[in-house]
Amino acid sequence: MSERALAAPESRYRAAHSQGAALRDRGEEATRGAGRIERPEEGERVRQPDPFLHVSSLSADQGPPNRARGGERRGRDGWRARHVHQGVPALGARTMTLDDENEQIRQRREKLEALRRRGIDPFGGRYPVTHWARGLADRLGNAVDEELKGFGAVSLAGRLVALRHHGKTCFAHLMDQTGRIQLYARADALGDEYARFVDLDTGDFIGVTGEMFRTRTGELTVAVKAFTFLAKSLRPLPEKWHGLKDVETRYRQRYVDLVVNTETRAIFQLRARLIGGIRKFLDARGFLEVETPMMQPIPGGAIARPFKTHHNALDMELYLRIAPELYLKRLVVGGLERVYEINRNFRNEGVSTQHNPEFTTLEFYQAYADYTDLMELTEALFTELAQSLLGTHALQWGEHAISLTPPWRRLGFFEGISQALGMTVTPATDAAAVARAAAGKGLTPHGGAPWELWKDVFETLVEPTLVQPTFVIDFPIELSPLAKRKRDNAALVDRFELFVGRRELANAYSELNDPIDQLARFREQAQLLERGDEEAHWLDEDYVRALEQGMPPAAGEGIGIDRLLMLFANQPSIREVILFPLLRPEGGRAPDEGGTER
RNA sequence: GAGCCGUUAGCUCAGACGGUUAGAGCACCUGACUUUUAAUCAGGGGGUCCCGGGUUCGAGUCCCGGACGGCUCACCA
Repeated sequence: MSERALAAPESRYRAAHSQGAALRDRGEEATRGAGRIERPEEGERVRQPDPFLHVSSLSADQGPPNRARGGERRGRDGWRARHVHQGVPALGARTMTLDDENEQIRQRREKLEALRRRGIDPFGGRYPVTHWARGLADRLGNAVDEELKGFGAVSLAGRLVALRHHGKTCFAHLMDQTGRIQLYARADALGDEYARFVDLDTGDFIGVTGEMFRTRTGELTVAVKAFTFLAKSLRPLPEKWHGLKDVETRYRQRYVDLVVNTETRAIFQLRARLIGGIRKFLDARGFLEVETPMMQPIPGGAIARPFKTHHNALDMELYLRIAPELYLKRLVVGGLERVYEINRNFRNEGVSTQHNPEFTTLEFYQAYADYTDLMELTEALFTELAQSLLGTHALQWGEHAISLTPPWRRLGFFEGISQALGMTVTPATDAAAVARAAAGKGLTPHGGAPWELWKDVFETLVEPTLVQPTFVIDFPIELSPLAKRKRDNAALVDRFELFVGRRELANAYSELNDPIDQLARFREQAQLLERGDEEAHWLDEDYVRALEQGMPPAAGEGIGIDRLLMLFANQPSIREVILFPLLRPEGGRAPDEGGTER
């Protein structure tokens, strides 16, 4: 992640905080305390961003591929088909072997048993928290000693992430969702309990109460007066200095990654703020957020291969949606003139640094608008998000400096091709001539229809040049079965794709609302389907019926949220911005797993 | 799906040409240390070298097969 994104000015986090993109899971007491200056005696909780967001512990690049998959070994026989439903073995009902013995785990188990023998519950319960780490740092970061003395007792809960024994004292760092704070325990202050404190391991959850002071070296610290066991950690945390680097372990055990890698937390905090910012932007413009089916009998709205599933009680085939488009437009027919949905799509295709089988998109529709309106809306959305989240319109994307300041370049699809080939190309240009020119540029056109060649040329010769934000506009109709034809050129449609950093981030068009034209285009696609083109659109009769009911002119757009976040967080891999990216199971395929569905 | 690279202690990493008992730092354990902070000092324990075959007197190292991951390509957003 870039310095910009992580070590951003304070204002960025304050802005996000004021939008309420903070902690929501600590109950209403936490919510009640928002926005007020906390007084310890009021027992309020503070909601503040992680102060360590400013201190990136990972280098900006992920470095060369790492070896050391490092995670615990899992026995291959750890797989079980746990349930059998109607004779079909459940897939992926995996049981990890949790018996891997290593010295540190054994020691921790022994400590746990020792606690139980003393009548102490190692896995505690409710703990009333009065403060969070970041709140104390903000409130008392510059406080003088007298102020600290008068501040009173504080109670915090969290995970111990560092322990430094020092004679009859012990320093520790406690991490909660907002950041970390130092603890100082003394034998003379804790009495018998000091022996329990010394026995704590990094990774354990405890609750502490005590008073604030500042150490000789100036660090704000809680002098522990009492502490409570909240959860014993049986597994050691990764190394404190190098942390957890192994990419595979970071994805598989994201819980560990989140504990030890500040940057990972920052990415997902940014993700939440990004999505929150989008909602705020659209809500302010009268858009209504909706949710449409993820399981669809006819997967439509995009060109992609779907996942197939089955509903038992209804005994029907269903598909995970590849796009919400056709349902959202049904809502436009129903009079919801401005709608949007932020949700998952599923495509049964390759996995790469750019593609995860499930990915999140924003899709929105605006009646009485066309694609030119959406270009302006998109510019406004991106710049507003960048400004509020990152505090700038200037993004660092790998080696490239990208400026989001509008207006963005608009490049006609055929204009791009013409420039790339050094000849004027239009939909009417002789295909053989285009093929020759393409071959002259090192392209080997693999035959087919003219539009396939145009697409090839564009993707190979034009897209790689689109680093700065560029709207590619006016696509050939063959590539856009759901878009409205241009009034002055029936071979083209009112459509744009937004490219930033060579990647397509958005796709939008003026929606086809002529049911007769739509039906004709569906039928063309249906013929492709029959010829074995798995990616052709299916004929959705109800959708045509909806158009027959009358859909106002509208423009719609889809924006890839994961890719947008990659851009904002300067992350080269989509897996870095998805909490749990799809990976093959550890240890390979289950022996009793049936054939895969396609 | 193809190519290249990788997998060694809990974590991060070394391991020349195939040759004693596979190493380091952190983590862990024992001891010392009552304001440390990558605490320090002294001592110690910890390994299915990803899995399975093969070659060899001898394999972490070479060969073959497999698993998983990373990158690139293909498909795609």
